[in-house]
Amino acid sequence: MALSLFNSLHRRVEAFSPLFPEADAIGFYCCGPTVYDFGHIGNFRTFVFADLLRRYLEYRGFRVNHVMNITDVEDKIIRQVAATGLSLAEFTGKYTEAFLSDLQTLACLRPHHLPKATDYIPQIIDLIGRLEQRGIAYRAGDGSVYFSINKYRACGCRYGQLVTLDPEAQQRTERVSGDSYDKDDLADFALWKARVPADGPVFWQSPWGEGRPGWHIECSAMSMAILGPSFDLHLGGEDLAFPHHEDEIAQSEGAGLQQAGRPFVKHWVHAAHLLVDGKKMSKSLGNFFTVRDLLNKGFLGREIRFLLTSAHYRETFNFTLEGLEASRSALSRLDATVAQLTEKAAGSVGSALGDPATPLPLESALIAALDDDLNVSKAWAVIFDWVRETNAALASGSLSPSAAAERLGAWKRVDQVMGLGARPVEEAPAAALALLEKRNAAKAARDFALADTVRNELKALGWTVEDSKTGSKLKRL
RNA sequence: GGCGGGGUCGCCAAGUGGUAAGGCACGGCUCUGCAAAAGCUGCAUCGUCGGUUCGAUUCCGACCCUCGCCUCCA
Repeated sequence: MALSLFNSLHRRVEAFSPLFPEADAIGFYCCGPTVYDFGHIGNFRTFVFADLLRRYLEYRGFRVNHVMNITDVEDKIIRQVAATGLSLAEFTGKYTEAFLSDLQTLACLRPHHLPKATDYIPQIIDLIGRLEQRGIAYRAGDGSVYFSINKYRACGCRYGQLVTLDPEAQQRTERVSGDSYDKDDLADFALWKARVPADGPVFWQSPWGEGRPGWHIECSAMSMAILGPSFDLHLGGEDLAFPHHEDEIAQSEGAGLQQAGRPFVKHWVHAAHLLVDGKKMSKSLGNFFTVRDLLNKGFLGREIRFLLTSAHYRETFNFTLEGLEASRSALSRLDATVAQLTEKAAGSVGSALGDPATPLPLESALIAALDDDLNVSKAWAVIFDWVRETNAALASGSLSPSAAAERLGAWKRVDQVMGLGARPVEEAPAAALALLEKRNAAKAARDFALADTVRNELKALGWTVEDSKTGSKLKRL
């Protein structure tokens, strides 16, 4: 068995194998955010998915070189810079920090590289220069540089690897015609945008005059600069497949830096969109949530992560607050099992490796699920089967401390992939502890009316009581 | 108009040519002073209509509904 993934390039599930088996790490690139605002959870679905895939690859023994770009120069950013009077770096720095913080909230491992477009201007200029040398890029009257799809095709390259394109049949939307100024062909796209007054202080010198890079070229330049001209995996949201990724292929392969027969990217993987209440998230509908919006509602990052990873990455997923509540309930059940296991395992002696004669099916089942195009729904089913089975063993008292430790170890390895982590511990305040004492005393005196009253008081404080043979415990609601 | 996803229990969501995982919610039982937690247990014939097949939710066709993309939105 090996990991298989849907490859957008061939529109089918394929076994994953490294492009360069002898290399010490897999080249892994995921298109990152444009830092003009806080990211919403739709954006983060893609990043959490990328994180899950990275974690799983690592779990399966691959070393991963994870790159995520930060687009810190772009139309919306320039408009905001002009409006706020901040410098480009100040403005984008704020949202970059917010993004990284949100990523951490969602328990995403930090990518090994987080290149900013503005730090790669020389590489971008070199790449455009190379395309110009090869006759694929051309200067327009306004000083901008465009990519010629026709010239690219004339070189024997294929434009339209990720999507089926029928240019004749394409509806000419306003967006298209409105963008048709100095281009030779409507489909050509900008590599370098000549400076215009509205750009203000945001511009760089180049062989073509002052200006700034186009969007697509950033990713080509940064990914190849860090990972080389050919690498293994490139991820992104499904909306990026066209034109962004298609253009990335064109630029990168058009520059001809790859070894003969090597593609720019071996596996393209796209994550489907998130809907909110059945509709695409949009600012006009007001139906989007940022990570901090949800945090303010009292949810935890791990609950959001759980929900975001509950559906297969290639299916559109409908996000609702009710769904997030349900995730919270499911997670607390899992937490309770892990907590019990931890308690039980504390009694185990020494290495606590357990009995190897009783191999645990949890990990092998998880691998079978995730190897199958990252079937995360199936993975959760496996995990919850394990929860029920473990609870039953725990309830029957048949689990020895070492067996508990063994199970706990398996769970911890599984969680290296799922990334839920432990529930943050919250110490009960003195007031709640006092009430607990009061209730214990009432119970001992068989004054159940008082005991129940105190229990309600605790509930009002946000704590619930669970009685068991070994005593009463407080649990956060 | 072109292209591509979807329609599976109240909600979310896997899956398979031989009568359908898991989660949330809900009902019953056990445990409990009562609860909670946990366990046990109950709860769907897979959008509609045809076709292929011994047999289809799974394959084919038509239709209905829905979501997305079509040049700088993850």
